[in-house]
Amino acid sequence: MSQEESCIIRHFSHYCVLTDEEKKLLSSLERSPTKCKAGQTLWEEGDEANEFCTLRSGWAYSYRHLENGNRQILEVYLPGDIIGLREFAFSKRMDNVKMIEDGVVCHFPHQHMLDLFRDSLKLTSVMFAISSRQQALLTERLVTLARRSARQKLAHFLHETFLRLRQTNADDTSEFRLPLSQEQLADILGLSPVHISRTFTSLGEDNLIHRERHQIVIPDLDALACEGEFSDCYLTDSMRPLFSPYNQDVAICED
Amino acid sequence: MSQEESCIIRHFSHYCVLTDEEKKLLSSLERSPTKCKAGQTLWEEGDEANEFCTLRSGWAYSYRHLENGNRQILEVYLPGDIIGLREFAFSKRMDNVKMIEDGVVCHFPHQHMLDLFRDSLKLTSVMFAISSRQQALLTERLVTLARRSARQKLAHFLHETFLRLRQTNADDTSEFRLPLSQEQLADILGLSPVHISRTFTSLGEDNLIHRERHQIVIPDLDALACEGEFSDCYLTDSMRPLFSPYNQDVAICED
DNA sequence: CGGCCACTTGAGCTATTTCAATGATCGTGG
DNA sequence: CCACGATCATTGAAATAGCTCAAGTGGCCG
Repeated sequence: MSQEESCIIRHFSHYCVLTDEEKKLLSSLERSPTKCKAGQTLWEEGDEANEFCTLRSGWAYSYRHLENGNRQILEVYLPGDIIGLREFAFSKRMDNVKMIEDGVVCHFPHQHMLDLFRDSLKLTSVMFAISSRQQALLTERLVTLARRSARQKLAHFLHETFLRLRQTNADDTSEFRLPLSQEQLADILGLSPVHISRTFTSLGEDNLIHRERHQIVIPDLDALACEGEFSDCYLTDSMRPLFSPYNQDVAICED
Repeated sequence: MSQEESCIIRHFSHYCVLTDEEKKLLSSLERSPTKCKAGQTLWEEGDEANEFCTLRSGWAYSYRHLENGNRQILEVYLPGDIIGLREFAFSKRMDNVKMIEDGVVCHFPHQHMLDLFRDSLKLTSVMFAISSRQQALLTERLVTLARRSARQKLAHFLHETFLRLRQTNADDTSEFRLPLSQEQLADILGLSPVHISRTFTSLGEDNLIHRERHQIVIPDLDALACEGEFSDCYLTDSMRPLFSPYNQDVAICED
């Protein structure tokens, strides 16, 4: 399997330099790629939880239904992400996962994770790091949901998504495609769809973002960061060598 | 070290039966207990992150400052909890942690976690499970913050806290001490302090909770669950054996 | 006893929601 | 290629949950 093809290896490479051995271990997580259609459900609340998915292409999201008919989107998954990490410790799925657009996912059973734990201290740590990072994303959004205005929420989310995309895609434009409907954005940010619309025009009037269908242009990234009180430390800045000198054999590069 | 004394062992025992060997490994995480005063800061945003803490007694919380002067509390830690798991993968602290009341914490360096990974597949998995559970708590609160009314937020939080306390304390009353000011509750639930007050009286009028200073009585747990749309699956229900048959040597009991 | 702090209560204000109607865009099938 | 229906986005007007400000109450500690 070429490195080009494997999102998961690219994802892990963000955290450390991988040996061929490790790449081989990892690529076993990406067997059996499956095509998924937009809107397709990967699993639902209450389903048996016994595997993870890696998202090779397309976007996906996890969400929860509330009794009043509302819906809350918990996480937006981009290519390279691992889906279902949260439920490693649980027997049942705690939320629903759906594809946003057509894409490809690879399933791997929880058992493989244990093999990983057994076979590679380094990959164990990276897995833990990835889980931590997902948690950091959640935490950041929690703060946003609790305490920020609609403008800030939207600005923050767009900024974050832009950076996440750039981290794996490495193209250097200020433009990206956002395949989310305003209803979906509303369900991410805890707002009503109509208010998303109003907020978009409001941000547009202040030249903070431009939007043409699902194409987003960010004229001034810093200005947007300021509006959304965005600080990227939870995305970038912060990864670090997990191993002390006496563990050189498994040292993680800093790059 | 007697088992009575070690919150962390009691905490881990929730997930599996531990051998003496494992208990010994774990108790190395609880060396050097330190007394902390109410209001004391354990660490601040930006500090070097190179250790975890286990909370042996007292409550603590992590929080974030916003630019507008607001504050958002992210997690409330109860005795037995591990503090700082999120930053395992990061070099800097991403939030502040403070004691709510007098208590005792034990520090252990990140390096010890790696030792744990190396020495025990079982404890590695349990650690992962604990991290997952913390994430589940965050997720649940995220939903609550995004989509529920003030009454639901408060009802949900009280219910959750009650259950968490009962899980480690195992006393079977419907009463508990809540050492949080209304300002702190406001910062947890993304509300204003005055509205916390109003919401308390509102819930009281409907006989959903009674409150005398910091003492909370829940007359009807089911009614409260209903009000807060609370489902305990993310707290209890759901832990499960992590290991397949061919890993019997490290099998986790179901109990 | 006095002062301080946390809580309560009231009144007006604001951001966001809801409801409803209109307009744009997309995919589909003729 | 066009017409149609369906979905998605916009706009306006009225309703509301929760906020802010401000004043009052009560308990607790020195």
